[in-house]
Parts: sequence; C-alpha cells; structure tokens
Amino acid sequence: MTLAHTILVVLMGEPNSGYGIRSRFEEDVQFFWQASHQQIYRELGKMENQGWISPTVVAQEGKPDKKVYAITDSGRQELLRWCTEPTAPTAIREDLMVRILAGPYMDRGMLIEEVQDRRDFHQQRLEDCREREQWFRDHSDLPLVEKFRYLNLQRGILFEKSWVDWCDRVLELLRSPDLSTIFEES
Amino acid sequence: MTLAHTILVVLMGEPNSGYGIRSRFEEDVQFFWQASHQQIYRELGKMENQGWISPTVVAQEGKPDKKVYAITDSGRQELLRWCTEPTAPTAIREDLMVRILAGPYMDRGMLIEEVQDRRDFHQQRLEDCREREQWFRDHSDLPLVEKFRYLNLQRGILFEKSWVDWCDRVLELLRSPDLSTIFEES
DNA sequence: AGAAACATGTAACCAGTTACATGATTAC
DNA sequence: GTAATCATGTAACTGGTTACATGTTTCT
Repeated sequence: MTLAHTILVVLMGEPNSGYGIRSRFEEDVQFFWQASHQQIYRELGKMENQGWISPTVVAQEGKPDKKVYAITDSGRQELLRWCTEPTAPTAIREDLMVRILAGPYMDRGMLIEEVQDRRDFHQQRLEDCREREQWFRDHSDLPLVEKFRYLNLQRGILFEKSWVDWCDRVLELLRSPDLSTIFEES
Repeated sequence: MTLAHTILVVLMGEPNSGYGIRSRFEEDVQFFWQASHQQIYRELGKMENQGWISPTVVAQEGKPDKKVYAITDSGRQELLRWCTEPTAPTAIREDLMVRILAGPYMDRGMLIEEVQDRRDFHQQRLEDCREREQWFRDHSDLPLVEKFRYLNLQRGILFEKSWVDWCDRVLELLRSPDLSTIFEES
C-alpha cells in the first residue's frame, strides 16, 4: 500500500487536493513513484474511509471547486508505523532486458536501434536531473525537506547514469562482429 | 504481456515444463523479470489457448508427470512481432525512496539502519553477480545465447553498483549533523 | 523424521492501466 | 479556434500477490 503512504508523505508538507497531489507526483516523486489521477482519486477515497485524511471542499473563483485533504492524527500515526517496517527492494521488470535475451534470435540492426533509442531517452532524463541538481546546488542552506528531496534526485541521477553506461557498452558490443569484444575491460 | 514473451524466449532455447521455466526465471532471468509458479502456470494456460505453445505430457520415473511445452510457429511469429514494437522504460516504484521523502518527519537512526540494511543487501547481490561474471570470463568463446545473457548480467552489475554507491553517499550524509555535507563532491 | 526438490494447479484479492465522461478558464 | 491547465470522477480490464491444495522421491 505504498501509494497511500506516498500520499501521506505529500500531505505531511501541507493539505492538498487530488489534482495538487498528482502534480507533486510529477515533480519530485516521479523518479521512484508515479500514479495516474484515477489511481490517486481512488486511493484518496479509501484513505478517507480509513480516517487517515479528512477533506474540505474549497470553492474557487474562475476554477472548479476542489476537495482539499489534510492528514489526520490517525494518518500521521499510520505513516509512523509504516516507517518502522523494513522495506523490500522492488522487483525489476524490464521489457528491454527481455528483448536482449531474445537477441540471439532477432535482427541485430533492429536491436541496435532499440538500444540507441533507450540510450537517448535516459541521456535526456540524466540531463534533466543534472539541471535540477544545479538548482539545489545554487540554493545552499535549504530546509531539511529539500535536502531529502535532493537525495532522491541523486538516486535518479545514478539510476539514469547506469542506464546510459550500460547502453553504451551494449551498443559497442552489438556493433562488433559476433559480439567479439564482449570481454574487453570497461 | 511481457511475461508471455519472456516465456516464449525461454522456450526458443528448448521445450520446457512450467516448473522448468520457473527455474530458468530464477537463474538468469531474475535480474529483470520474475514470476511465481502460479503466474507462470496461468500464463501457460493462456498461451496454449492462443496457440503460441503446445504441450506434451511426459511420464517420468520417480517423479510426477510433467507437461512439456514447445513453442509453435505461431508463437515464434508472435515473438518476432513483439520484437518490432518499441519498448518503454519501466516505471520505478521504490518503497525506500518514499521512506527517504518521509525522512524529515522520522527518526534519523531508524532511517540510517534501513539504508544500511539495503546497502548490505545490494552489496551481497553485487558480489553474487561478480561471481557469475567470473564464470562468463572463464569461458571465453561462448555461444551467442550466452553472450546475450552476459549483457543482462552486466545490467544487473551496474544496477546493484548504483544502489550501493547511492546508499554509501546517503549514509555519509545522514550521519553528518543536519545533513551538512550534502553538497560535497562525490 | 523432516526438509528440499520435483511437479501442477485453483481462488480471491489488490494494484495499476486504459477508456470513458464532464466542464470552466486562460493563454497563444 | 485550439491547446493547456485546473478539477473530479466511474467502469472494465489486466497483471501480480497471497493463500490454499496435493503428492512423490531423495537426501540428511
């Protein structure tokens, strides 16, 4: 039930609407958790039933009404409880790796193109991360909350970097006849 | 439907039973795809209905009968078709990262312990990977199928390494007062 | 005597995805 | 006018997890 707890963490900062929470997910949560608005609204309903959050309908000018949720004491308690539980590493399920396993039976050129596309994708994300990193570095003496966000960004950077590195290595191999350079040192 | 296609790739090598496929998943597929036996048996049923695989019941001495599945022409065609589709990066959903975001509101010592445990876990996996890497290096001139497996192992190594690196960095920060060393160079 | 490996399945549940559905305001 | 942003929801489907269920052989 980590989606619920991710939402609780967001609401620890300040009360927010489903739409607002969604936006926060797109900002800094994006690297390690994502959820569609449908999922968030459904989860918010469940969490309200549990008593972890309580809604207030806020009328707005020029905008539709919004339902702003605030974390309750019960919600805070639940988050605390969840934080004492050990986390388990998430199982990886990666299509591209299955594609690699299928490599011996497939067209080499097609595979190279696929890996190249992925390399570009992760390179782009890496650059985006680095830009955000610069923002953090420009604002020293940030509040604690921001420092922890920075740690997440660091995870994102290392993650994207490891993808780019792997793609580069694989591309070199795939382009060599019979993958002959496979055991050369990196 | 990548589970089905992962199974198809396994069956490209040789016909296999549900149990055998499960074992293959535990060996080299484990780094990027995993499935319980329940899931595999269910999927095999669906795939048989689709005509991608065909079963033969094999009686064995001292062991229960097994249902050995072989890939059909239709299955081979489907795998080929799937391989022309572009892959999309898998969304990351990582509990530990949510825990980090909750960091500002939680006990520091608890968080350090959690990260330390994860560091140990990934370090262990990294060492396992490196052992298997050595096996590949000791057997040069491997068949193509093995060379592609090696590429997957490389992904696993870079993946685990990036986890260990990140944990190390985070631990150093968490142990410094107010995360003061946060912007020091890595 | 008990655990591990071999072997296959059903049923219920939970979480994530996709499609459908509506409607105002603001910026280009 | 058209897209983007703000704002909230329902319904059906798919895929993954957990629990239940059975039975043999081999190794310690």
